Amino acid sequence: MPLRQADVLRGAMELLDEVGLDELTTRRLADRLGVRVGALYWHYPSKTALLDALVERIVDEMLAEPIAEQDWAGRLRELAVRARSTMLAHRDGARLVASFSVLPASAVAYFQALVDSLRTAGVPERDAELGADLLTSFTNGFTLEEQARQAKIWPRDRRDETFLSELDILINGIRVSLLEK
Amino acid sequence: MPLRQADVLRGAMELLDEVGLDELTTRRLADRLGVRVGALYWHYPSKTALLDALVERIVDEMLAEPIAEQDWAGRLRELAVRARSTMLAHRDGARLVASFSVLPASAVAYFQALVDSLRTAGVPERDAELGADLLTSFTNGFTLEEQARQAKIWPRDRRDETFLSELDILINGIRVSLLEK
DNA sequence: TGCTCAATTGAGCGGTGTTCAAGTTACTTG
DNA sequence: CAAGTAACTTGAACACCGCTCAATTGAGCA
Repeated sequence: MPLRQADVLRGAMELLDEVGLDELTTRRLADRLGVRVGALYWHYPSKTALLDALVERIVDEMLAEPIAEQDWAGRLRELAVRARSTMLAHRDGARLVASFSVLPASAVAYFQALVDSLRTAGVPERDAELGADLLTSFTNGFTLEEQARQAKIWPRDRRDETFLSELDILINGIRVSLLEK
Repeated sequence: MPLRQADVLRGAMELLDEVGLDELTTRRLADRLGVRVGALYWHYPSKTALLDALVERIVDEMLAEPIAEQDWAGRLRELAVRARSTMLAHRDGARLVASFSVLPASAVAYFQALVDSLRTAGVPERDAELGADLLTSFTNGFTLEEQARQAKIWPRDRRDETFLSELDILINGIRVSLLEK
């Protein structure tokens, strides 16, 4: 039974979680799949394309379950918390997500969910995009640094607490700047 | 006249700005310095150490000139704007800065400048650290994404405008969450 | 059975960071 | 100034990287 593209993707994801992004090499992946390197290139045109597929799958997980009904602030909070925890669920997840070379469709959907949360609260389009971008930049920046260095210093619950505190400050900013003006 | 460590660092910085992080290889750097690769390893124990030195020098630039006297919000804004523009001033600057493996002393000083700005406005230590971390995460996340992808799409002045708008939202959050409580 | 074509192999290309014994250059000291 | 030492560089290699491609295999269908 020959290899399928999905097998390669699954193997790459498992390998990523085991050894991290720097050790995720084509040779190691081929070994794990019981195949020679060349075979990988029948399924994906390049390692970059394979990594992009990994990013897409990871970002997919952020919207895997429906967002609970709640006010705009709760939705934004939930979306940010999910983005962070999804990236943390995979070794070097944040660095990988930040490195995509083709914008994944799932990332567009995620961003749109942020924008929609603000739009339905009465925020004009342009402002909603600003808020969504602000939230995304913060979440990615925070998680990237956290996963690269802080995770070795502080326990998870302490980092959760810090993230939520900073997230609330940011959401308060959105409230006074975009909602109550 | 032999090579000095400072020559290697300067050459690396110039090469970075010319070809970018991915093409900054030990062999190219050696060529540019008129030397063989092995010689580099007398001055720096590894490429990682050299990159760390580059990060330190870049972050240094953020505090090269004194911060103008102004209120806490103005100081925070100025510090964030400087961090971004300093990273943008070097090819792949944000990615490089985000990749350090040894925390540079200059980064500690920068973070402390943020904390101090809030402390002198009456914010308690722990809250000031939260605010400083929030601002750093946002600035790094924003600039990383900007330099990796947005710079090819939007002109600089448009991106400046977006950054300043989002920065103000964030600072308003700090105001209502940490100053007016 | 023969054919087709998706899938894989094996070998190799040019590139990477790194090592180190051997050599050279520059500077200090007698 | 000569000798010796310390600073620095070389040249050649090592193990690894992503990637290519002609040749080969093997499974499913006519």
